[in-house]
Amino acid sequence: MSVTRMSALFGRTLREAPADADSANHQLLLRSGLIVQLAAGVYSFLPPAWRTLLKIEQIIREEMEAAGSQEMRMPAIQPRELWEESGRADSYGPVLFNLKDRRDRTMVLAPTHEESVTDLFRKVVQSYRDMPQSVFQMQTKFRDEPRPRGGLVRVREFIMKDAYTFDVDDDAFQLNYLAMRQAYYNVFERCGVPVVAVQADSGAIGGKQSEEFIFLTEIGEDNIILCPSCAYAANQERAEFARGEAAGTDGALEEVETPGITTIEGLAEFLDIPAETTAKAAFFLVDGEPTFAVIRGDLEVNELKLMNALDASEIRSLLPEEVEKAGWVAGYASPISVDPVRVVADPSVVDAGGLVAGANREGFHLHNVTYGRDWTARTIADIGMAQPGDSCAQCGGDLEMHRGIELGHIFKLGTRYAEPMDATFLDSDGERRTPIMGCYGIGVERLMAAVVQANHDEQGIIWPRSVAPFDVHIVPLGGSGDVASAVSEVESALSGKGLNVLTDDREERAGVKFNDADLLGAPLRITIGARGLKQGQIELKLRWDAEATSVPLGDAVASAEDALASLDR
RNA sequence: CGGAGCGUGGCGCAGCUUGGUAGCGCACUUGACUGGGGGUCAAGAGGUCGCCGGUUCAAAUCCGGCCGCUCCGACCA
Repeated sequence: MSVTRMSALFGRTLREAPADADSANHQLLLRSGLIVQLAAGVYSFLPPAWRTLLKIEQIIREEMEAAGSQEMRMPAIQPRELWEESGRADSYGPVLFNLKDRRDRTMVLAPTHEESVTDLFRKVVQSYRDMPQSVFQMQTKFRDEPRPRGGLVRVREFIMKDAYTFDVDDDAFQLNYLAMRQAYYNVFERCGVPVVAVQADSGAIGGKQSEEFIFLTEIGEDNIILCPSCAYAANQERAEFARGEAAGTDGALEEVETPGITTIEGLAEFLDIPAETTAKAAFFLVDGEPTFAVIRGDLEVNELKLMNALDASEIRSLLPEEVEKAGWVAGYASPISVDPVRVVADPSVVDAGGLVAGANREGFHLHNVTYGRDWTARTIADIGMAQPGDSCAQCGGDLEMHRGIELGHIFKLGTRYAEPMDATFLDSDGERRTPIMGCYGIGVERLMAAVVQANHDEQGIIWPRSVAPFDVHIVPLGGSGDVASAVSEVESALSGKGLNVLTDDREERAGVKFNDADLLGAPLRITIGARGLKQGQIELKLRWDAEATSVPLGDAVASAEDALASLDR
């Protein structure tokens, strides 16, 4: 394919990583001279990095096409009205980069393209005969993230592969969805990154169900709940878990003095009872409404679940003065005598029998507080936060929690966009119907970061063959004419075989060249030195291997191809 | 947005407490020696000390404001 000379390569390696870099992949990407930061969450990609990104894109492209999707391109600049039409101008609000054109019209830089693809659909598709449809693009997205972090993991400008499907009904949709799902597994496999698909919250994209493709790594920013006994896997945002046996008591309400006891922990100790036999109250402002959430004392409220249970879009903790204004006594709050309209109860307190709860009066609690008899809630919903050690809702196994990076996310959108934007088609029975949509995203640079994170050692990157910027890194040693001609011969032969070659033609010492070769991480290193050449030998070393092997100069190309082929297994 | 920290040459850092010629390592340039895992010696180039204002005879250093970047949290496909 090509030969690149290190002396001419745009970019330089660094011995020390910039202090800003925390994770291994971020440090290595910076040290190897692949990326350079311009602003918070905004990076340049130098030639080798760009080559890897193109390779990743090509893998994605091939898998998307295999799944029956067609590549296309939509604009990054969009009129804000489009977002008002779908109702996301506000909900997506702060993340949108806004700008004005010369006529003072407000435009946005697109953070995602559900709106524009839905608009396209309604302009292009009229009939069920035109369905199903599946399209995708690789395109730069802009998101003014509240906090960019982790190098390429969370940035404000990035390439996303986003795909969209349109189907006549749920059954048809399922086919598209499963094809995409398989394509995602294929993409990550081919890029050398292990992933697990987990149930997820669909967040600002909306829709009914979604799955994230997670690369498990301690540097990840998502908490993933996994069951080692069965296949259950979910983002902690929505993970379910078993509540265990009801532990409550029977009996009449009975007040008990609990001076200064305002925490569940303190209460359990003071009364010498397990936290499982208490009820905890937590106060939130949900879409502007003060909300009283009740859950078993040993559990925590999952705010996202609570928000979803109320079909709301905003939630935060209630401020102390707001708690007081609502007439609730922090530390001693009781669901008794609270307007049930305000109350959301977790199943853990509904089925539990009598629990110890606040008396709604400073310094007192109540025994035997029983749902149904003493209080009720308008909404009963799973609002509990799954924690490691909880029991799996499917099989009872002990749940584990791991950190992970979300590399891809696939959504069942239903009619979330088509309906408000009035996108319809005429079905075979002459009825006008709304298409069932799906959308499917992959963060391309984030995937590159994951590739490095999953494939490196102390010395540097170890690129999987499939996405390596260079297949072969040639290290000439010694300045003799023999070395130069052997290098020239080998590099052009390899290049003629379709390989990308990087030759370190700099006047550096061997140690420098070897260290840079390890850092840059080409799968195969070929050392051509004056010493070996006297015996007609050159050396081959796979980046994964500790030792090099000598082969005759004449066998260089064949041996190199064999060595590289061995990586593909 | 709340909390913490940092901004001094390309990278990593010291100097700031106690104001007085801006330093060290790496990298870079030239030369010599060296030559298979970041070598040695010599001579160099390179800095509005983030920005603006104030105090002072004098500010990298003290004071005020602002900007930028990182981390934790909130938030977020």
